[in-house]
Amino acid sequence: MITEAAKDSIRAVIYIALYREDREFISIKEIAQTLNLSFYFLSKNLLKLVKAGILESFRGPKGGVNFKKDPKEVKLIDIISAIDGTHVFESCILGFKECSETNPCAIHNKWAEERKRLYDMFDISVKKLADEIKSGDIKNIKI
Amino acid sequence: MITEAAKDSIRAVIYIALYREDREFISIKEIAQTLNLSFYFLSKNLLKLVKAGILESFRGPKGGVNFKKDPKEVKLIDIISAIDGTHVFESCILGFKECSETNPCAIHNKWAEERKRLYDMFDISVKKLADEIKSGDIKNIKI
DNA sequence: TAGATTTAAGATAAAATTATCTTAAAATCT
DNA sequence: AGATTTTAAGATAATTTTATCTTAAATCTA
Repeated sequence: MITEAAKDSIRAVIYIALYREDREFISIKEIAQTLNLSFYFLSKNLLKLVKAGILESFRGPKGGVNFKKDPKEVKLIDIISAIDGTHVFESCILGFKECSETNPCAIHNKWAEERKRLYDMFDISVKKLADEIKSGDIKNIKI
Repeated sequence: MITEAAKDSIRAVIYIALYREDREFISIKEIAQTLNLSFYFLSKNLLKLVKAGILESFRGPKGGVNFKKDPKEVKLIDIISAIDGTHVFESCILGFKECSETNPCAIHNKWAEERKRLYDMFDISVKKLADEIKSGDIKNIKI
C-alpha cells in the first residue's frame, strides 16, 4: 500500500510535530532512536522531505530537521507523495494505462471509489493528527 | 497495493472464466498472448494458483490450466492471498506489530475501516465478475 | 516409436527497495 | 585553531520482486 520508506517518514514527521516544542531542530538520530528506525534509512528519506520543501535541515551540533512548512499545511498525503509518489491513488488496480469510466477494467468502479477514500484518509494534516494525539482523543497512542 | 504478479493473475483468471467455455484446458501461452503478459512470469504465478488448489493444470498438447474449484467459489481475495498473502489487509499501515483498538497507531481507526473495505472489494467471486462482464453490465470492458 | 507441444522446476539475471557504510561539508564548542 | 557533532552525498550491498532462459516431465500426434 505504501512503502517502508513512507511509513517511517510519516512516523518521523508525527514525532517532530509532537516533540519539537520550541526547539530549533530535532536531530535525526534522536528520531531514529526513539522510533526504533534505521538512522541511515531515515536520513535518506527525510532528505527527500527537505528537498520537497516540507522540512528544513541544519548541520552541526544543534542541527537536525524541523518543519519548513507549517504543520497545519502538511498532510500525510504530501509525505507519501514526496516519498512514493501518488501513482497508487491515481491508477488502475489491474495496471491498465487507460482505465476510466468509459473504458473500465473489470473492477474499475469499485477501485475508483476506494482509492479516493484512501487518498482522503491521508488528506489529513500532521498538525491535526498531533493535536488528536496530544488531546488524548486516542488513548495509549503509539507513534 | 497488490503486486504485479497478483494483477496478472487476476486478469488471467478472469480470462479463463470468460473464455474457457467447454474446453478442457486453456494454454498459458494463449492467455499470455491475449492479455499481453509475459509467458514466463504468468506461468510461475499461475503455478501458485495450481498449488493453492484454485486451478488445475495439464501438460502436453491440449494441455493448459483451468479451474479446479468452481469459479463461483473462487474470489479475487483468494487469488491475491495465494500470490501476495493477506498481510496488507490485516496489518497496521505504519508497520506496528501490535496495533489494535486498545493500542492504536496514529491512524489505526481510519485504516482499520479502509482495509476492511478493500478486503470486501476483493471478496467477489470470479464467476460473478465474469457474469457482470458477459451480461454487458460493464460496457467496453477490458481484461 | 519419434517428434512436437505444453506445464514443472530450477537457474540466472535485471530492477526496485531497503540497509549500511564512507567521506565531505557545515556548524558548534572548547 | 582543532576536535566534535550533525546533515549531505554517494558508494556498496542485501533483499525482494520481476523477468528470462534452460532442462525435465508429461502428453499428444503422426
